Parts: sequence; structure tokens; C-alpha cells
Amino acid sequence: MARAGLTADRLTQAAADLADEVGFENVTVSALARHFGVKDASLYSHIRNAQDLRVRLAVLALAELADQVAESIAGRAGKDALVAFASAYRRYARERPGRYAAMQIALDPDTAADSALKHAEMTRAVLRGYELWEPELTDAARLLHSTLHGFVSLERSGAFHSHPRGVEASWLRALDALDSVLRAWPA
Amino acid sequence: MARAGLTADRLTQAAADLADEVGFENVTVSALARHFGVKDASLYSHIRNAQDLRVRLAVLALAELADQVAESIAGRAGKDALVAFASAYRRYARERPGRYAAMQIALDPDTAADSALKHAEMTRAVLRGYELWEPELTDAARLLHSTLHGFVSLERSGAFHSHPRGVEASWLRALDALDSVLRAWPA
DNA sequence: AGGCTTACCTAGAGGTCCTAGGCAAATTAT
DNA sequence: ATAATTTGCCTAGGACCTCTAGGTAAGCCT
Repeated sequence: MARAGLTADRLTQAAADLADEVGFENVTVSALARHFGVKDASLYSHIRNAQDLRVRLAVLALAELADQVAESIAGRAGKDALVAFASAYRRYARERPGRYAAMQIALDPDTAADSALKHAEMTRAVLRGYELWEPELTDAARLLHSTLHGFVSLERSGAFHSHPRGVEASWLRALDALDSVLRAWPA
Repeated sequence: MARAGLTADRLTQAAADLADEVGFENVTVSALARHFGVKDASLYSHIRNAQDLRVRLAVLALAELADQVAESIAGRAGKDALVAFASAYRRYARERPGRYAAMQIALDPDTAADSALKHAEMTRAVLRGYELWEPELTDAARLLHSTLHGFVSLERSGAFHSHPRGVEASWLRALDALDSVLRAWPA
């Protein structure tokens, strides 16, 4: 019988696509096996268990997002860079909802190290335009990350739908607010 | 045979405690039935299905948080109120991690209406000290909510642990930043 | 061609979700 | 107080998911 040619990477990629289609919580080993036309048990040669699959998916998403953000902020500085950063982040969450959800699982520091480093570097690149230094730089990076993640995840969960005010307008205002608070930070 | 005296409310309460102990994602109908010493099937007289249980848990958590926040901000105004609001929010996420996680599931507007209204009222109460009016009031409320939720959920997922800078210091700085941006908002 | 590695298989145990149908306990009506 | 009704909890069982053990055969290397 012909082999399907599975590898951990192909499984992770397919799992990511599946997550975007049916939701991260519905990514199961069984569903993934069905997608490749093989039996569940066959996947366990490539992944340790279901949690391992989820972690690989999260790492994939973190790396992808880092790439897209890096591309967005390249050649920009100051508020331009901030807006590019934020927009790339939000766009990823929109276009890849399953991958974005995967990113939210808690990863042990070792597993997340590579991605965490890249994300930290990019955040610092954006903040370079605001002339901040440690330890305030870290405080500002955490605030930036918090605001973006908070806004995007509340938007996705529908928390903003209860009010007619357009979400887009609030988003632009939030970016304005972030920009002005970063410029005034040295206080 | 003596009955266990189950009701939807008792199940939801127990599910909330279970969530705080073992994590929201590990709250199962089976585990809950075990806790009461009954069979799984018995719970389906009180809850429609597993998702219904999760929704009830989310609504319970939203109401509890609203109560605690209301108590915290009572009699305070301006930055005092802001800090009280934020601290109550963060404390709840810390002390009731399972309930906090439950709150994040997407609820249909009807189900969330009561809690959403109360939360909206309180947010507006805090912002009253900053003299904001619609539509900026909504923008500011969304930013406030985003920042708090973002910070708290990133803190919980361990995203801040990769850096030695104390999280507490960053938290205080974030509150300062929020306060100053709200004061300067009318721009 | 023979040997080795490994991709995928079957079989099966154990867990969760949920429905259908039944009995007995609690409640209400007489 | 007994009868009628409601309902809380039961058993049985199907569908799906996770994961292990052990086997067969496909593809690579010599």
C-alpha cells in the first residue's frame, strides 16, 4: 500500500490549516488522520501525543507571525512602525484564527525561547523610535503587547459587538493612545 | 436510594471550583459527576450538554467579577477608581484562574447581556472621573478593557516570565500610562 | 537480492459525550 | 393517607477521541 508520506512538519502544517477552518479546539489527532486518509495510530510515529501536536502548532504560528510582523515593520520607524506592527498582529489574528488561538497556550520557556526572542527583538525595534531604555523599555513592551493582545482577543470573542460604535474607530484611537503614551513615557 | 440533590446552580458552582483546581479545559461532565458520586447521564437532567455547562460557568464568573469590581470601586473616583478597578480584575484572574478562563469563551449577546451591561456600567463609572463622552467614551472603555485583559492574560500564560524585570513594576507603569492617556484623551 | 529502518497497519483498552428508556423518590392532588 | 404526577438518578449503549503494543510491508542501503 502506498505511503502517505507523513512527517511531523506536514502534520503540523495540516493541523494549522485545520485549526483555521474548524477552530483550534476541534483539532484532534483523529481528524488529522482522517485528512491524510490514515489511521489515528499512524500519527503517533511522528508526534508524541495530542498535546505535542498543539505545541508544535503554537510554535509554527508564533514563527509565522514573527515573520509577517518583521516584514511589516521593515523600513518604518516611530508611529509608522507602531501601526505596522499592530496591524500585522491584528491581521494575523483575523486571517488565521485557529493559529492565533494556538499561540495562546502556555508554552514552557524552552519551547518558546526562539519565538520569544524574535518577538522581543521586534518589539524593541518598534520602541527604538521612542527612545526608551531599560527597565522602562520592558514596561513599555509589556504594555504594547498587552494592549494589542487584549484588543484583538476581545474583538475575536465578540466583547465589542454589544455596542454600535465601530471597532475600527476604537482601534485607531487605541493606536493613537499607545503612540502618545510611548512618546510621553520618559516621565 | 438517597438523591444527591443536584441542581443546575449547584453543578455550576462545583464546576467553577473544579475549574480553579484543575483548569477550565479539564472541567468535564464526567469529572463533575464523579465529584457528586453520580453517573454522567444524571447531569443531563440539569444541563443541556457540556457546552451549556461551560456557558453557565462563564456567566457565573462574569457576575462574580462584576460584584467584586463594584465593591472595589465604590466610593472611589479618578485614578483611585481606575486602580481599584484594575486591581480587582487582576486579583480575580489570579485567585480564580479557572473562572477567569471560563469568562473568555464567546457568549452569544443574549446570554451575556446582563453581565455585559453591568460591566459596561462599571467601566463608565470609572471613566466618569475623566470627563469623556460618546463616542470617545466607548473607545476609552475598549482600550481600558483591552489593556487589563491583555496584561492579565499574558501574565497568566507566562509571556512575561522570560524577562527579569518585575511584573509588578510593569503593572504599575501600565496603570500610570492608562491614567495619563485617559486624562489627555479629549484631544 | 538481502537486510534494515520505519511508515503505516490492526487490535484493543480507557475516557468523554450524550440519548433512550426505566424505576423509585419526592411532591402534589384527592 | 393514599393515589397520581413529576422528576432525580439509574442502566445500557453508541459514537468519538487518545494512546499503546505488536505486526507487516514499503523504501533505502549495501
